[in-house]
Amino acid sequence: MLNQLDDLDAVFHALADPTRRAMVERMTAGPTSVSELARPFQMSLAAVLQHVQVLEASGLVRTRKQGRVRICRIEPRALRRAEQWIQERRTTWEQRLDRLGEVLGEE
Amino acid sequence: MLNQLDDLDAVFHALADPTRRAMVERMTAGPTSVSELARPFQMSLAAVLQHVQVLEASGLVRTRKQGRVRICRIEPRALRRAEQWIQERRTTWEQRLDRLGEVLGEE
DNA sequence: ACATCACTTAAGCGTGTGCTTTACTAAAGC
DNA sequence: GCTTTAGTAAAGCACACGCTTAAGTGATGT
Repeated sequence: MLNQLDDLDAVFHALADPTRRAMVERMTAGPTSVSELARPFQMSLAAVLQHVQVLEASGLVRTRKQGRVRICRIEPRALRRAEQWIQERRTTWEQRLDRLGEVLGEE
Repeated sequence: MLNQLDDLDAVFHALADPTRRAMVERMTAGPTSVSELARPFQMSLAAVLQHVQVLEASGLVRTRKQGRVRICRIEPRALRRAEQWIQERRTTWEQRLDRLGEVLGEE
């Protein structure tokens, strides 16, 4: 099991690239082969594979080989961890603002 | 006003660094000066400032100068946009799995 | 058997990132 | 007025990133 905190580096880094986000988006429609992922882009298949490897290393995506095709699918738990990190910080901040508003309202 | 879609690049990139996430975390406790943000780290103040600039360029943080002190605070809307992008992809995938489960259950 | 398809690996290349040090500016304190 | 404080700007440096091309490998189709 990977370290959940350090892993956020890799997850957010993977999501910081528009090509990789588009790939994740494509995978939400269902498991996808590498060449299917490559279809919308101009870049070489080798480059696409490198993006897939970044996604897989981050835990956002899992792949398995079926014959000569590699099937890629989303791993929602990694998405959830990133989502939760953001959500916790945002809500902490917003609750702080609410308390501040109450204090100011009392005066 | 910045482009909200392209901006996700900058937001996720900003969050991909553990130093910057720690800074965001510190700011959830309230507005924070640059030198206060720097306190937990070994690195130079110049390096800390560069991190603050990355956060500000992403829209995650807003700063203003009060005298010789720069006060940094979280901008929750940028956090929310990143959170929503992840959430939408995750739930789309999970709903797809649910529908798949129903189809399999019918057989 | 042979060709084709779907990756895969390795090397290389230009650019970006995360620091550093040095030198500077301007507000605050005495 | 002089010093300290808090930040800022600029240059440089090692390494990581996002690509490319070229040369494989192994499964599939005929």
